[in-house]
Amino acid sequence: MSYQETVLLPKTKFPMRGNLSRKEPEMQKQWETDDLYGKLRQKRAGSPKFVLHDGPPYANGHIHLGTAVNKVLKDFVIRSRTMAGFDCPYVPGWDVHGLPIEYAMIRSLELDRHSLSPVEFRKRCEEFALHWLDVQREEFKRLGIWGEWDNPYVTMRPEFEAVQVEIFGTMMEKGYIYKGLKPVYWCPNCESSLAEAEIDYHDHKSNSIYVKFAITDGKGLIAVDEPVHILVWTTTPWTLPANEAVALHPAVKYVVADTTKGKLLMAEELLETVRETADFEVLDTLGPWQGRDLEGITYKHPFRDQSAPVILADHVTLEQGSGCVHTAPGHGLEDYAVGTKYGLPVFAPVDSQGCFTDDAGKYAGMKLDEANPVIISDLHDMGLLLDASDLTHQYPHCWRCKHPIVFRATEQWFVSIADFRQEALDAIKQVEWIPRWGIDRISNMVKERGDWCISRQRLWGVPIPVFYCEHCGEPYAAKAANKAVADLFRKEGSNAWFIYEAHEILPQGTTCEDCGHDKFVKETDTMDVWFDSGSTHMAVLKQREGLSWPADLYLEGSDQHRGWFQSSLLTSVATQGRAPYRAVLTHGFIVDGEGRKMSKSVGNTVAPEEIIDVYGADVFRLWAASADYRGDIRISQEILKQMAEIYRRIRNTMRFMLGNISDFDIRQDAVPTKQLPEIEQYILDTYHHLVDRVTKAYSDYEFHAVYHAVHNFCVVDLGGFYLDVIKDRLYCDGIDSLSRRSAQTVLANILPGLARLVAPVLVHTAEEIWRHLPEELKDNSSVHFSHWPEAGTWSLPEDLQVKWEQGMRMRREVSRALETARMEKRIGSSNDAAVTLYTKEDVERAVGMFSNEELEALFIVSEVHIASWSDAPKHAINGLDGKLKVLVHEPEGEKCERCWRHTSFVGTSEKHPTLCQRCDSVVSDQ
RNA sequence: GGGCUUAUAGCUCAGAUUGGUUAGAGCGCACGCCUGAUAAGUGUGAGGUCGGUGGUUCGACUCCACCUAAGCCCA
Repeated sequence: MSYQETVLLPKTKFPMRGNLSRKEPEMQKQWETDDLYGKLRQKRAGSPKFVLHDGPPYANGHIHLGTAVNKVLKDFVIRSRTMAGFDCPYVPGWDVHGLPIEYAMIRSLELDRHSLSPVEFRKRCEEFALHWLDVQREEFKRLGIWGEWDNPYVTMRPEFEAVQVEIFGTMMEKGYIYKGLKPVYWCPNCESSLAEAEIDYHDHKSNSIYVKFAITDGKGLIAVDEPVHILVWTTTPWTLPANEAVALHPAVKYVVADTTKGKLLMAEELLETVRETADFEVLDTLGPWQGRDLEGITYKHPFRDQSAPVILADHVTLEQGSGCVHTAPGHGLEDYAVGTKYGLPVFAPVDSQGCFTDDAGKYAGMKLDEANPVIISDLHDMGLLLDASDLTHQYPHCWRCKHPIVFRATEQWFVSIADFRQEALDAIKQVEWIPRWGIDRISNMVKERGDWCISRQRLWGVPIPVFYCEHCGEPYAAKAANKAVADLFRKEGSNAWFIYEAHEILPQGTTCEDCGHDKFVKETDTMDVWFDSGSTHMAVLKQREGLSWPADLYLEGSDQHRGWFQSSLLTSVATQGRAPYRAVLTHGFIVDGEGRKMSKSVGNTVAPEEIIDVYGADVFRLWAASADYRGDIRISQEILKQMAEIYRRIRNTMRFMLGNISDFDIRQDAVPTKQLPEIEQYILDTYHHLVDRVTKAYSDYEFHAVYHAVHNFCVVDLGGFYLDVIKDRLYCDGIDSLSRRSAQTVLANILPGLARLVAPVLVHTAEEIWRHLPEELKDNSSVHFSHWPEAGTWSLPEDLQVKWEQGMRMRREVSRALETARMEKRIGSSNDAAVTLYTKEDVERAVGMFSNEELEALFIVSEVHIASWSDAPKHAINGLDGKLKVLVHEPEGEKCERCWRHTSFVGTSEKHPTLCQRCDSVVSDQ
C-alpha cells in the first residue's frame, strides 16, 4: 500500500512563478476600477495627516530610471505611513511650462514660432505637454504607484497660475522684485533673444586685436611715472566701449615687459606668444606678481574720461590672448557674473537691431560690424592698438536665420535674494534634512547665490504680471493690478494675457503712478519655470482640499538642492516667512554597475520599461528598496538578476506558508500562544523582532533595511530553520493534532503579517498573497488597507530565549557533523542519521533543558542520544568551543515508509508493518 | 577650480554621532543532499592588506591630513 496520499502536503493555487509582467497590469486595472486609492482615502479620513508634496517632473518625454526610482521611493513612504495609520494623500504633479517643451515642440512640428499667434503657439505647447503628461502618468501607474492620477496638479491650470501671479505680487509688494540688466544671446537679425539650445556654432571670421590700456594707479606695485599699459585681447572690438574692467586670474603670474613697443602688463606665460604676434623685442621684465596681488589697480578707459579697475576672475585662461581679459558685463555672461560680484555697471549701448545707441557716443547709430573697423582705427589713432589681425573661429549663430548673434544686456526682472537671504538661511535651520549633510549643501548654495533672474523672453510660461505706462515707460504692478491679473487667470488661464489688451485687464481708471497717464502695455517676458515649481507649495498645498501647508516631506534627488528645494524655499520665505517643508529627504543618482553615470553616448542607459517588461514592477521596486539611496544607486544585469532571485525566494516562502494553512481555520483550530510548543514561541518571538525592526526602518525611510531584514527572515529563520523543522509535523502528524495545529497557528500568524510588511514595496505580490489568504485571516479586502501587524504584549520568556538560542548553536554544529557524514557517503537525508552528543559544562546544562523529541525535531534526525564527555570517540566532530562533540551514526530502527524517519517500531504493527508508531496511529485514525 | 557626497568580500548591505581580541549577513560561486515547497527546498565551504598613502595612538574599518576614483550642483 502506498502512503503517499495520507501525507498532508501543501496545497495552494498561488503560483510559484509571478509572471509579473502579465499579471501586474491586470491587478492594476482592477485596483483602478474599484478605486482602491479613493477608498483608502475614505478609510483614513480623520486620521493624523502626513503630507508628502510631489516634486513635479517635467512633461517632455518618457520617464527615466531616476524619475521612476523617485516616484517609487515616494510610494514606499506614502504606503508605509498610510499603514502606520496616517492619512497620507498623494497628489502627483507636472511641470509643463518652459523652454524645453517650447523647443521640442518647435522641432517636432517644424514650426517658426513667429508664424503663429501667441495664443496658437501656446496651444500647441499645451498639447505637447499634455501628451507627455499622459504618457508619463501611464508609466508611473505601471510601477504600481497609487495616487490621485485623475486629478494631478499641473502648473498650467488656471487656479495654479493665479496663485503664482499672487506670489509674484506679494514679493513685488515687499520690494523683493526689481528690474535689472542681464546679457542674453541676441539675434539682431531676428530681433529676438535666444536660449542656449537655439544657438549653433559655426566658423566665423572675427577681428583679433591686442589693445593696451594705460595704467593710472599701480597700487605701489607698478610704477607709473612712465607709461605702463595693461594688455588685453579681444575678438569683438565693438564691446570695448562697454568695457568696465580687466580681469586677471588670481593664481596666474603676471609681469610688466619692457618692450620696444612700450611697457606691457600681461601673463608671464603668454609673453613669448604675444611677442611673436605683435613683433616686438623684450628689453626687460619686471615682476612677476600673482594675479591676486594686482587686484585694484586702475587704468584709463579707452573711450571714456574715467578709470576702471583690475579685478579677479577664475574664468581667465591662458589659452589665448594676454591673460588679461577685457570685461564688459553688458556683453558676456561670465563678465556679467564677475561684474555683479564687483558691483560693476552693466552697460550695453546696443539696440535690438544691433546698432549702437546714443549712449555709445560717437558710434551712435552704427551697426556693430560696421563699427568694428572704425573702433580699430580709432584705437590705432589713440596709440592703444598693439596688433590687429583676422581670426577664424567657432562663433555662436542663430539657429534660425544663421546670422552671428551677439551678447546684449536687456532689462529683466530679478528677485533680490540679498533682501531675505538671512531669513532663508534661518528657515533652512528649522528643517530636518535627511541625510544631514543636506543642510550644508543648501546653506552654502543660498549663501553664495546671486539674485534670481526670473525673466524669460518666451511665450510658453506664466506671464510676468507687470504693465508699463505707454507714456513714460514706468512699470506698473500695483496690488489692484496684480489682483486683476490673478482673477483673470483664475477664470481663463494665462492665455488671457495674450488675448486681452492692458486696459481690458486693468481695473477701470488705472493711471500711471508717475505721470498720471492711463494707457498701458503688457510685459512680454514670462516667468522662469523654477518660479512655477517654486510656487507649488502655495498653489497646491494651500489650495487643495485634504492637503496642508507646510508639507511634512519633500523627497527628490540631490540635484534639487539647487532646484526645487531652493526655489520653493525662496518663494516661501519671501511670502510666508518660513520653509514650505518640515523635512527634506534626498536620494542619489542612478549609475551603472561600475558606478558611472548613465549617458546615451556611452550606451549604458536602461529604461524602466525594459526592467518592468522582463522582471515586473515588483522586482523593480524591490531593487529600489534594496539600495541605500543616500549615495548613488547602481544598476546592472547582475544586480537585477539578484533581485529577481531574491524576489522569487520571498515569494516562494510565502507560498509555502500559504500551502500549509489550506486546511486551517483560525477560528476553530488556533492554539493559544501560551500552549504552543516552545519552538513555535521562539519563532513567533523572532517574527515580532522582525516586525519591530521593519516598522522602524520604514519610519526612518531606510528601505534597504526592510529589504535585508525581510529577506534574512525568509531565508535564515523560516527556510533555513523553522519551516524545515515543522515539515514533519505538518505532513505526517494527525490533521487535527495539537502539534500540527500549533505550527499552522504560527504560520497563520506570520504570513498575513509578512504580507503587510512587504506590501509597501511588493505591492502586487502582497496583494496576490492576500487574495489567496483565507478570509478569516484578513482584516481588510486589500492588504493596502491594513495597518502594521502588532507585536502585542506577549514576549518570549527569557529562559526560553536563552535555551533556544543555545539550541540553534547546537543545530549548526550538528549540521556540520551531518555534512561530514554525507561527504563520507554514510548518509543522504538527515533523517537517515542518528546523532550522539557528548557535552560538558554549559553545553551539558543546555542540552539537559531539551527533551529528546525536541532535539530530534530541531536537528531533523531520527535519533538523538546524550552521552557523557569522557565516552566520546576520537572521530566525533568537535564544536562549540570544545564543549560539544557530535557523533553521527546509523539509527537502530528501520525507515518508516510514510515519514522517512527510522524507529525500532517499524515492523511491529500488524496492519502497517512499514510504518512508525506515529504514522501507524495517524493512518489508522483516518 | 569651488560646494556637497560616496568608496567594507563578485553583488546588495551590517559594523553606536562614544577607536579595543581571528571584520559580519544574505545573494552569487564551489562542492554535496533531498526529490513530499520540485522551473522548488536544504547543508557545508571558499571569497576581504575595510579605495590608496602618511599621521595621531599601546591599539584605527572607525580620528586627522593628503591623494585616487566616482556622483550631484556650480564655475
